[in-house]
Amino acid sequence: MLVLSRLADAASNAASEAAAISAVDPIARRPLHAAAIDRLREAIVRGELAPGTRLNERVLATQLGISRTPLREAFKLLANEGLAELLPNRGAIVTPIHAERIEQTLRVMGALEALVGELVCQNASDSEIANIRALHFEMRAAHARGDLRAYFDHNQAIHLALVQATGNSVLLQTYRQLNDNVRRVRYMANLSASRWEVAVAEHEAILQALTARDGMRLKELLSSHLAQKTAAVLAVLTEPITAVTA
Amino acid sequence: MLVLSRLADAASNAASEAAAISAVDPIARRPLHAAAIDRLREAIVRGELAPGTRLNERVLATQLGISRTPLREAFKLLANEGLAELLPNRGAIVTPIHAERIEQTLRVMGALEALVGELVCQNASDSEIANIRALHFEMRAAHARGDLRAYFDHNQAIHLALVQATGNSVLLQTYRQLNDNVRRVRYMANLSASRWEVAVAEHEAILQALTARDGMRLKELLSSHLAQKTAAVLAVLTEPITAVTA
DNA sequence: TTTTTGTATTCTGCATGCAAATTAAGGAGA
DNA sequence: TCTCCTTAATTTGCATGCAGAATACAAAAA
Repeated sequence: MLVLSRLADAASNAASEAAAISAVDPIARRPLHAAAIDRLREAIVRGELAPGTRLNERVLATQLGISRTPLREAFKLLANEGLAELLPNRGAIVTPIHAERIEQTLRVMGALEALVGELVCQNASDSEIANIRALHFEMRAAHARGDLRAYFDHNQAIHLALVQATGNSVLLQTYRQLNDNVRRVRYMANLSASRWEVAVAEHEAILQALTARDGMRLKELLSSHLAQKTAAVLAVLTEPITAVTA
Repeated sequence: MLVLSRLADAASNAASEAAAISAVDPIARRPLHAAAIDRLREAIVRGELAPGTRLNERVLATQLGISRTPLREAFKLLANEGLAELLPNRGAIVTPIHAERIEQTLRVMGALEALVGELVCQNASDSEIANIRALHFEMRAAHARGDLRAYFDHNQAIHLALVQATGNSVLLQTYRQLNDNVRRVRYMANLSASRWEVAVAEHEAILQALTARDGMRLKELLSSHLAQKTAAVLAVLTEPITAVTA
C-alpha cells in the first residue's frame, strides 16, 4: 500500500510532463491506459521502485487500477527502453543499475549532445531561448533555496528544452530514452555544495553561448558539462549503492 | 495470403539475425512469440508491408498464427521503435516515410557514427576486425555479382559489426533502432553503377583505417560515407515514391 | 447528383480464464 | 541438520469474450 500511494503521487507529475512533450511525441495521442503506464515509468525513473525489484503483474495491476493486459504491454515498452528486464516465464524486474551500462549510456548521450550544440544554435527560435532562460532562473531559485529535488527537475527540463529546440524530434526521442536510464542514478546522488556551484556556473555559460548562438562554444560547454555529470554519476555508482527508496 | 507467404519467407532470415545479435541484446532470452514479432518487424523494414499500411489486428494475428494479445504487445514495441504508429481506437499503421523524419534520423546516426569511429579503433578485438574484413569481401563479391540485395545485406552487416565492435551495447541498440527506420528507405533505392563503385571504394578506405586503428581518419571516413548515404536516401525520397512491394 | 443522417458492421481496448512454467513448501532419506 | 525429491501454490503467457468507439453503408433530403 505504501508503493500505491507513491505511484498516485507521481501521477500528476507524469501527466503534466507528458502534456508538455506531446507536441513532439510521435505516439502523440495515445490510446491505452497511458496515464497509468507513465506513472509506472516515472516510479521506476524516480527510484520509487528500486532497481532489481520484481514487477508482479497481478499486484501492480491492482495497485494501478488496470488489468494485466495493458500492464504487460507497458512491461514490453519499459523493457524496450531499458528500464525493465523481461525474464522468460518469470516476469519483469526493474533493470538493475550497472555502472558499465550507465557509462555506456552517458557516452552515447555525449555524442548526441555534441549534435545538440550544433543544431540548437541554428534552429532555436527566440521564444524557445527565452523559455530556456526562464527555466534557468527557476533552477537558480531552486539552488538558492537549497532544494535539490527541484533543482534536478529544472535542470532536466533545461536539457530537454535544449534538445527540443534543435527541432529534431528523433534526436529528442532518443535523448529522452537514454536520459531516463541515467536519471534513475541521478536521484540517488547528493551534490556537494562546491560541485553544485560549479554546475550552476556551467549552466550560466551554456545560457550565454546559446544567447550568442555560438554553436562551437556551446558544443564544448555541453561536452565538458556532461563530463562533469559523468564523473558525478559514476562516483555514486562506485560507492556502495544505497538506493534512495524514500 | 500473398502477404502471409512473404512473412513466412522472412521468418528464417529474422531468426538467424536475431540469433547473431542475441549476445548483445539486453532483452536476450525473450519470452512471448518473439519469432512472429521479429517476422513482422522485418516485414516492415523490408518494405513488404508498405508505409501507411493499416495493421489489422485480427487479420495479422491469423496470418502470423498467434492471437491478438501478443500481437498488440508487438504493436506497442514497433511504435516505440518508430516503425508503426498507434492511432487511438483506430489501430496501428506502418509509419509513413517522411523525408524530414528520415533526414533527422540520419543526422542522429551521424552523431553516433562519429562516436563509433572513435571507439571502435580503441576497443575492437583483432578477431572482430578480421570478421569485418571477411564481411567486406563478401560484400565485394555481391557487388561483383551485381546482386544489389545481397550487397545491401552485407553492407548492413558491416556497419552493425562496426558498431558492435565498439563494445558499447547501448550504442549498438540505439544505432540499430534508428537504422531500422532508414533501412526501409534503402530497400526502395536503386544504386547507379557509379555511385555503387564509390560506395565500395569508401568501404575499402574504412577497412584500411580500421586495420590501422586510425580513429580520427575512420571518424572522417564514416562521416563522409554517411553524408553520401544521406544524399542517396533523400534523393530517393524526393522522387515520387514508388514503394517496392515486390 | 450530392449531401446528410441514422443504422449496422467492424475493430480496437481491455478484462478475464485457462494451460504451462516456475517457485515455494514439505517430507523422506542421508 | 542438510540435501534431494515430490507436490502444492503462484505466476506468467496467451487466447478469448465483451463493451465501446470508429467506420461503412444506406436511405432520405436538398
